[in-house]
Amino acid sequence: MDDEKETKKKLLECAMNEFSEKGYMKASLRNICKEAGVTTGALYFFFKDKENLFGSLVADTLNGLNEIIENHFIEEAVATEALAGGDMSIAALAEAQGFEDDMAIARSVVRYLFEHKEVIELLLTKSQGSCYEHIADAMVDKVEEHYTRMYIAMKGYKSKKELTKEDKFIIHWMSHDQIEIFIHLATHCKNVKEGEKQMENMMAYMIGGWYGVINRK
Amino acid sequence: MDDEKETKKKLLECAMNEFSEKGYMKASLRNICKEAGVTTGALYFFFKDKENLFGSLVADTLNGLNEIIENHFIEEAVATEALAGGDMSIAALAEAQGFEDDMAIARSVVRYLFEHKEVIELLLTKSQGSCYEHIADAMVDKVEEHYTRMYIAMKGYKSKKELTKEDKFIIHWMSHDQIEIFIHLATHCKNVKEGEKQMENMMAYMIGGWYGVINRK
Amino acid sequence: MDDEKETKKKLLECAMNEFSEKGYMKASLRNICKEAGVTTGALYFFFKDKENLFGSLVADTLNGLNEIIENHFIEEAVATEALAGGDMSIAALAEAQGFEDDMAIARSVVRYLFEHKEVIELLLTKSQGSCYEHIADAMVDKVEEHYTRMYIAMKGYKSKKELTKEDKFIIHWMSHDQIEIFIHLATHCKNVKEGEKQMENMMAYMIGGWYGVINRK
Amino acid sequence: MDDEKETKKKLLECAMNEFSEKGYMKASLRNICKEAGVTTGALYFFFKDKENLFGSLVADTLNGLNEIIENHFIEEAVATEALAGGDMSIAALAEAQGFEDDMAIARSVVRYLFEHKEVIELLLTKSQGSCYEHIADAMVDKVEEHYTRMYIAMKGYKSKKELTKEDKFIIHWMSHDQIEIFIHLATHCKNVKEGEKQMENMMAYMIGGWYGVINRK
DNA sequence: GATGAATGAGTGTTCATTCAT
DNA sequence: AATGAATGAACACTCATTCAT
Repeated sequence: MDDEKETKKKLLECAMNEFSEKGYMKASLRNICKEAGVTTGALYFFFKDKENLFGSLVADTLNGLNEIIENHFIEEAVATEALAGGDMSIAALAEAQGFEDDMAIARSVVRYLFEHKEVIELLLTKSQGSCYEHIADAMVDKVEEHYTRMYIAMKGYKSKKELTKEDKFIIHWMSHDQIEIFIHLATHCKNVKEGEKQMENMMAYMIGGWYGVINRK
Repeated sequence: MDDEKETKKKLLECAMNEFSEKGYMKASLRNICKEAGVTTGALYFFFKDKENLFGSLVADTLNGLNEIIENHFIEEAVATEALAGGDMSIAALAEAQGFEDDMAIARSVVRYLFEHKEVIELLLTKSQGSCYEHIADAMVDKVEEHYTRMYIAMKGYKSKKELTKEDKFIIHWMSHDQIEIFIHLATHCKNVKEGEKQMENMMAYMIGGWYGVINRK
Repeated sequence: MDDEKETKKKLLECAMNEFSEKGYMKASLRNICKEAGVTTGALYFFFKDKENLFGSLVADTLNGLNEIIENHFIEEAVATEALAGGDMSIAALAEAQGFEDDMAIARSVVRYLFEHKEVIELLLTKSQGSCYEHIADAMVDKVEEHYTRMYIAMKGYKSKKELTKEDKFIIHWMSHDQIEIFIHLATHCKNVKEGEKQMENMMAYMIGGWYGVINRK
Repeated sequence: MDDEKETKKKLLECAMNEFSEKGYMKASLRNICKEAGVTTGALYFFFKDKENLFGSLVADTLNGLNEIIENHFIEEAVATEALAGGDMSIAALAEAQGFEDDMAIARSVVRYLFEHKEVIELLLTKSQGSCYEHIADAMVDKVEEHYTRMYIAMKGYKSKKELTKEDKFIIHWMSHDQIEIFIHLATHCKNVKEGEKQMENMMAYMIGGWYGVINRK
């Protein structure tokens, strides 16, 4: 399982470099092979095509990420079920939400991001032109489901049906922004430690934003 | 006399379509010309090269946008100079900040976005590979200057020197997010009216976020 | 006659620069027009095509040069009729040949070259691709006629028929080299004065060469 | 096993024809491929670009030529070290210089030229626009070093410092002319035998020229 | 006299991909 | 498991030239 062939390994390594440098579209298979010291035929023995090569680089990490995101936000959703929104101060809200617990979870997400930093960056910022170019959107969708439940809970709605068009719009935005936060951390912090520290401010921003929205008259 | 020649017009029109469909990199000049019913030579009579063709599509709008952004955020900065951050409720803060006035300005930005919706989308989501690919970052930088001043005022700092690494990081994020808000509005709302309405929630989110950050202990 | 139209003048001037910089083939009419501040149509009003434009630049000078060369070498031929080759020292030969007179004529050629230096260089070193690319060969042919007579005289032949294949070959070479001398002077000396001075050594070389050939056993 | 693949061979062959016919600049890669019966991609499999294709045609021959020229002129320089110039007759000089020995060497140069006649012609008369366009000049420079030493010896100078501007000019010319002699032989004789025969007259011319210069008062 | 517009064929070069061996 | 060879379509771009106005 871990005895991946030498050549395949080298190819993946060089593909990583090429895609990271130039992005999916501008990356040249010819170049990857040259760098790896093999011919294009070898590449096509291991990988179906350009897309598949890119996929081989990111698939595992992407799956892991999807799992984590789902788990994270399921837990968060559950945790916040409790707090129907009132007019509390941010400090109070943070407490009510079990901020400390939540942070622990978010930290585990961030930790994952940095464990796979290179691939995550590839996936989120260098995939334009591949079938992964809208992957962030897919993640947004996943987050959105859970945020919808959370939003309903905080608004004190009885059912999904009470959601207005405006509710849905802002939920989508906040889901989108949650993903943007992760992307931003992964691309702007140089290691986990920094990532975790900066994340705290980012989460404060996000939570503040949520209550800004929830408490709007 | 008609200001722009038939052919040039047609060329710009077809270029708009091609770039919007495929993005800058994948767009084919050959294709644009074929669609416009002229030879490539004709295109090169009107435009220096691919970049210049793209530029002709977006330059005016971009300039206008830059102006508006600068004006918008200068005014906002001035408006908020007054309110050194305390521990107020969001409602109180919104009032203190002159939320209503600010909205008026933001609305004018949004109105501009929708007046040039097509081009704005082109510029912000289809320019990869052209010299405009980092245009959003450039706009972030502009916003960041003003947000830095605003942050200092709200934090009650005496000078820029008091800004920690974490302060700078979150300021950059919030600047980035402001631009994201505009992009999101331009790409997710179908007209000005909807844009202006959704913007109000987005601004509530943003202001909430700011105070979430400012009031963190 | 001298009131050549402004535009035509400007065009010729810019063509001169372009051809001199890039040579005939790489020169771009588009570029010439741009530099002259007119459109290609204007160029085609004055000149039939690229070749004709180049021709307009060099025709007069070329005619003058042809005249001079003919005259020069007719006179030289006549002057040397007298000296059937013996086994004299170079000094003696120079005298016998009326070296001083000859120099005077050659000087007038060189003077002409430098009066039209720019065009001469254009013609002799930048015309590849045009119909003038073998112009030097044409000049060689002219010189060759006269050198043939001179050679016959010096060898003491009774008629052209005595010329062997080897005689003809070396005559052709020496004619070729005479032209090369002029090209070399025109391209390596910065003004008439230097040209005339260096020419003296060159002629000594040439005359020495002739006698090297003539006196070979 | 056959050392060079069919296609590559064919490509080189057709390239040879195209370059010889039209010169480097006007030669069309498309045409070469069409003639060879392959697609442009095939050409680019074997050759990096147009220049490299041309280079593949001439590189070996050029290296060989450079070697020969260096060897030839080193030997010649050594051979003439002995004869500080007096006022001898050409016949005497030729003897003193060991004319016969020298001829043997020159003959070997000429033999090389004819062994690679086609390529030599390509290199010296069809390379304009490629990186080889000034190759003759480079060869002149090499010859010039040796001729400078020879000139100093014949003039009886003690050091390089005694060389005047005029000395340098004529040395450069004579170096240039030596190369011209080779070009002329390669382009005007149809085989080695003729080349070697004509070369003898050419060398007589050259040596005569040298003494014409050296013995000038 | 000159413009502005347009042609159409051409350039060298790059690409992902295929396949017999 | 991998090579070496080749395809064929595409690319952005440049050129000399033409012609109605």
